[in-house]
Amino acid sequence: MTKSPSQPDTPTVATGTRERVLDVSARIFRSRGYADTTMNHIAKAAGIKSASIYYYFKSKDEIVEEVLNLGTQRMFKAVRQNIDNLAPGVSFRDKLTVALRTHFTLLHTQGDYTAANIRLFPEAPPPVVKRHMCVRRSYGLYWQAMLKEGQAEGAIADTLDVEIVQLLLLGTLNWSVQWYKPKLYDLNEVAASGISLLLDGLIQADEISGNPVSQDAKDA
Amino acid sequence: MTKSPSQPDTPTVATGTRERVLDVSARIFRSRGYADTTMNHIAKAAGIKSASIYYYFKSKDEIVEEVLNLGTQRMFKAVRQNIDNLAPGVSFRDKLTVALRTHFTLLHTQGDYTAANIRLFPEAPPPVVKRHMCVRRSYGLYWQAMLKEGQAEGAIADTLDVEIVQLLLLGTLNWSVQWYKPKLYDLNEVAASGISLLLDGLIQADEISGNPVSQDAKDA
DNA sequence: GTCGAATTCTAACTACCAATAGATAGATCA
DNA sequence: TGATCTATCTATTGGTAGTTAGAATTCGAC
Repeated sequence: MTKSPSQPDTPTVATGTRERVLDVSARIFRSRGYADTTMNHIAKAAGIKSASIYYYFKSKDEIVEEVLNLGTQRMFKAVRQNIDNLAPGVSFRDKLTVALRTHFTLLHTQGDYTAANIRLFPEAPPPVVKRHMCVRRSYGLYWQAMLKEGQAEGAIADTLDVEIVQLLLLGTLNWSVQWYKPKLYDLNEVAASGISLLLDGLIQADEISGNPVSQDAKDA
Repeated sequence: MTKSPSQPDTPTVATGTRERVLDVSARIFRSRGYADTTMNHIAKAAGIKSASIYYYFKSKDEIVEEVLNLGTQRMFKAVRQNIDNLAPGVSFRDKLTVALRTHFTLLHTQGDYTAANIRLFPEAPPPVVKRHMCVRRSYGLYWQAMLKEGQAEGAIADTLDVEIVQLLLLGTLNWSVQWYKPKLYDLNEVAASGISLLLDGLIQADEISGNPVSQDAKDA
């Protein structure tokens, strides 16, 4: 009674309802957050009564956890795929550019799971987040491995802690879900600005009136 | 009975209780978020009963709003103060460095209001956030004015949209409240890495094996 | 057509939360 | 000394949330 028998771990055709509940949950969680999303909101949007949701999910938290996991997994898959499709000799710089752009674009265009994931992460109950962490960690480690490649090539300073850099990089992009509105800004302009900022920095290198390099930039 | 007569709009000396309620609220909101913080949590931490809170605040949302406003105002004040204290001829680069470092440091060391502000912003009820927006906007405009100075000096590209840059810059720092843990990372290292990343970029400029500049970095 | 499983519903329960009402003890003041 | 004010309490209200139990319905297979 708890689980439909013909259900492998990859989402199959099977039950349209379960997937529909997940989809509307992601959409509502994305805009209302965890606490302000009720089972009734989800049920109404899915066209059923709230009690019926318990036929597919044990609890509200089980839905949240699945939305969280799907969000990270889809992001991971898309980034890895775009990286793997690159030509063999491509520069580290271009590789990183593709990774950043994929992550950013997916946040704002591809369904609600990725954006919901960003919003739910700090709001979801600690036990749920704790279980979700292993999925997140593998995505983070993928980025850190990429950054280490860059260090090996000499493209980025090998004095940097790749974990901190990874958190800073993705943080810049992730935070955009809090302010980016399609009506107000152009997605490509924001993406280009963000990537340019992260790769080359805000300060123009070819400056004439020289100031001595401050101590902040050169001791890490 | 609804309002104490001797209470002007600026918080007077009077009760230490009101301030204590605000302080513990900031602390609890910071860690539990908006919805999972109850009046009982706050009351217990303040050493009173939950009903007593209503002697000082009309509602839970009034507390949230004040915590939000105080968070932004303290941040604004500290940044402006540190900027104003700089020597007159200091370079734009160093100015920006001070601003970034002040913002980042305050997030993680100075009380709970600034960090709570970051967390509450997406979680608080829309009417509260809407009222808080005017305080936030003035802080954002302050940064944008500073960035425009940098453009006038030629320190940063004048093709950039200062609003987008401001959101990206502060976003990188603000996001750190989600992952920075004093036990795990060194505050100064993280600050230095973040500032270096934002000012000079991740990719090392003095590279030998030249790759052609990708189109992403140079069209914004 | 009937049977049984899959699916959805109705109705209720429990728990908890924000907010209110009204009382009380001590301080201040006239 | 009596009256008012301050600051807190106890007790309660109204509402809503997640969840459960069990009845009703749909639907594919025989």
